[in-house]
Amino acid sequence: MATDRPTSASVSTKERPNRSGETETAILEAARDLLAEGGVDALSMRMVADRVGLSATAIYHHFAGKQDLVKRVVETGYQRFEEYGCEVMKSYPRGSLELLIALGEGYVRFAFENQAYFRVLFNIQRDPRDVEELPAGGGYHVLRQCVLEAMENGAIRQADPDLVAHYLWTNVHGLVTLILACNIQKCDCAAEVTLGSPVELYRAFTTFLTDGLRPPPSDSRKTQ
Amino acid sequence: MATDRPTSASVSTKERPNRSGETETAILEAARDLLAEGGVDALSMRMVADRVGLSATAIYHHFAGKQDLVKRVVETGYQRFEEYGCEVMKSYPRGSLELLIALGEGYVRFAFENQAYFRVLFNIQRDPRDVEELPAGGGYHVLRQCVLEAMENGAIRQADPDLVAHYLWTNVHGLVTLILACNIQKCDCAAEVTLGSPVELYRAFTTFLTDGLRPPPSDSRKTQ
DNA sequence: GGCTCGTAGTTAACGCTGTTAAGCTAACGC
DNA sequence: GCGTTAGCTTAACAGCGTTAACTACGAGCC
Repeated sequence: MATDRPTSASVSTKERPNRSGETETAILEAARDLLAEGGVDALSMRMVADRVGLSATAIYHHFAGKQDLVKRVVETGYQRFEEYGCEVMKSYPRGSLELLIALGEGYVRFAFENQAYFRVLFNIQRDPRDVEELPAGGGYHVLRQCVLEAMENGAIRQADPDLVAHYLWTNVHGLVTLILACNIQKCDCAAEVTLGSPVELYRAFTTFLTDGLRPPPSDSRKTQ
Repeated sequence: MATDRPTSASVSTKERPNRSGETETAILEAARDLLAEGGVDALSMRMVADRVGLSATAIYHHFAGKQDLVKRVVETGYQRFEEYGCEVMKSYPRGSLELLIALGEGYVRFAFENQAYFRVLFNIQRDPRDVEELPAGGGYHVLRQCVLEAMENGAIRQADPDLVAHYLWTNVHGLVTLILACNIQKCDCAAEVTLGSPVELYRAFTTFLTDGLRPPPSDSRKTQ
């Protein structure tokens, strides 16, 4: 079985059969693939080991346990997430409301293009002890900065920037988790209407986000 | 072991040692407790069986499997959720914006008072095949009806009622899942500010919900 | 009464899981 | 050359969901 390992082969040269770093990344990649294929339940130590060509226990020489392995995989996924956000920021003027909206759309888009990562990243079943080591770290600060600039620019109302940032975050996060959880855009509970793709749904929300639910002044009905 | 069963005791009377319904509810109650205590991972067939005083395999005479058992437990939890919503509806005038806000607050409150149920109810890892049998069924229709009435009453802007209902839903759902997932109201990523309890956070959001993020006319800065 | 049938439970077992312990081998430092 | 360590192995443990085969018992029927 060990002879199946691609990197060990029959190299009798000076180089070690497999430098630690190589095995580690091989494990991470196998774990990432399994995670993307079938979620965190599909990721078992033995399956990962099989793909890499090692015994399951070998993984414990590189990672503290399954939880640690998953965390490490997710960290790389989160980097992708941050890159995604940075990409969006290049396309819209700083301090604009449009940028805030676009960041939200990027969040939704990322979540659905990387569902497996997202599910694990924000796994609602997460161990409470991990709380402090969690996602959104860099991402949140970027969002908050954009909110601050938009506020200074007069693009959004004056308020606690953290409050606004959280508000924006909960909006997109709710959309994503709800769709992931029960496919709201096409289940019967969501009425007969088809509400379109997640991103389309988000776009349809933006009016409410920017102008609220209260009727505009022109909407001259009885004002309750 | 079987002699430990509270209901079997040494009743030699005509009545069966344990009517099917009794055992079933006993199993459901034990499962519910385990779920509430430690989430879905803490609920194992053997643990449930232990609590009821049966062997694990006995459960399979009453439920198709673990998934079925969990689903049945969650259904009862969801009933509680609906009752919660109905309670809120009694306290606010129909067709009012306040009722919509209050329904949201009820959602948040319920989620945190019944975290275990909520986590399972909206478990992001759910089997996709269960989609159609899922939550929010009655709850969504109630929400939609309230939105419709508020719209007719001129309390909120004219729009697709499903869109508005979903918007309101994603808002509260995002708040709940985000806090459950990474405790946003007190993690460092959420800046140094403490944003208060979930319900307080929701209340702080309501201005954005009703009036949007755009600055009010009085906010006379450069309007970008 | 005896027979059959269905219900509610049992034990044993299968294959899977994460994880630990003990041992082996090859390379490195001295 | 020797001791140490990294990297891996196999064996094993305890737990999991689930299945199969079996037992005990009450109800209905001839």
